[in-house]
Amino acid sequence: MGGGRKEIPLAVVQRLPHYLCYARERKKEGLQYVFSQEIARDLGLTPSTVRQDFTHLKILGVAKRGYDIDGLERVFSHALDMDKEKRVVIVGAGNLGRALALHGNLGRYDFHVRAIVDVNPKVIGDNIGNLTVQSMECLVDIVRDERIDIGVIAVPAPSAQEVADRLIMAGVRGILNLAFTRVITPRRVRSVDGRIVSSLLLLSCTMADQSQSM
Amino acid sequence: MGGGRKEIPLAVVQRLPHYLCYARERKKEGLQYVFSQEIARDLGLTPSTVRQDFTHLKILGVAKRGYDIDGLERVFSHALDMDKEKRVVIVGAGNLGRALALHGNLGRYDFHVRAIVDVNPKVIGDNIGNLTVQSMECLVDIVRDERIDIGVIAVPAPSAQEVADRLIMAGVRGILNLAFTRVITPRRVRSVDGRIVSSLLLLSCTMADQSQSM
DNA sequence: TAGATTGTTAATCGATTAACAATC
DNA sequence: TAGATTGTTAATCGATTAACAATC
Repeated sequence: MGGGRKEIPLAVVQRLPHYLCYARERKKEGLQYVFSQEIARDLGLTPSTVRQDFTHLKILGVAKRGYDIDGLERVFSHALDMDKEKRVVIVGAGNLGRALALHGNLGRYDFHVRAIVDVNPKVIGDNIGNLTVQSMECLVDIVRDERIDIGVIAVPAPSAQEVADRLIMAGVRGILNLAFTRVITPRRVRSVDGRIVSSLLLLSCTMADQSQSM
Repeated sequence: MGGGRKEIPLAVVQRLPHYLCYARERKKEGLQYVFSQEIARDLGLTPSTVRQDFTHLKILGVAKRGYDIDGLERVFSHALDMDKEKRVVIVGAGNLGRALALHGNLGRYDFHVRAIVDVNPKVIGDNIGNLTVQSMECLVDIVRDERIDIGVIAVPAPSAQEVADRLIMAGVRGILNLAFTRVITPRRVRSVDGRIVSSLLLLSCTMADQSQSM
């Protein structure tokens, strides 16, 4: 008696953000239907994979017409739990925290940044968009009062674990760690690393592979 | 007659940055040896996977003593091509670009940020660390003269593809796209997305899974 | 020595791809 | 209708885990 959506394979879930983003792009172009073949080409998959994925998501298309883009967007959003609004606090009002608060486009994906905090007295009180930087001391109250779900770590690496511990204590359910280090969380608090350095390393390493095969 | 390192499975390569980071952490603690079991516990893997990965990397340990941490660091660095210095240009001198240039710790992984450019005349001439923001017009010259390998896109989503095109024209071999959208590159130019929104979506989605199973 | 850990082979698992009948 | 595309089943592929002899 599973929860229904639970059975979607991990590999499919990981492709969901790309599918969603793609559906929105094509929709903006005014398109109404897409073929699995087009999706595959544009996202670097095979048509088989796309159709197989859609089967898991119970998405139905029409032969020779393809898949309804509005429908796709709806299913992807739902599968990604975007129906529920997610409340976010950003820890760290440096460049990274500001970038995310101002240009992160988080609203487009139903993430609501409710507060931004920092330890540095010099930046407390700064206005960032329509938020005011608050003291780190307020974190517990903020998480409780604003019913925060997710904490984003946007502080230098050495403080990352301490921030994570405080977020966990404060009661968040998930952590996005943008610091360039690993943080340890208890099992009940999910944590995802957005480590830019990892991406760069993988990039440079596959670039090397490429030059080898030429 | 393969290039030697080429045969490492993708799954292993993707774990390399984590292994490397972990080795450095333990080294800083003054540790000299680790067991596959410890690594597995701390990185969320099984000891089997760790030992299997090490076999691919031709890493040898000693029964009952474990793996030499200095040796590990050396192998991981080498496998990630960190021997070669990688030259980077950052496009976009907004908060995100600044954050990366100032606090990205890229030097620790042999990435050298040689230049940062922007279209906005207001920020051209700004000093960021020991770099001065240059005009976007200079991109081609910079890539050629500084022998840039990698371009980092740190501009708002709507300009991302245009920036990618200019980087490709200028001759970079790899692109790290930090904009919140997808960019299209020809096959010869590798591209990796650092999309924070994707991470957030996956995080919130697995959080939901968690609450279901409680 | 006894017990623990490695390195590697074999078994399992899951994800991708191929193939094809059903459908438009 | 003929040709193209879907939905799904079966085959392939690759990655993870289990198991165990060799080693310390």
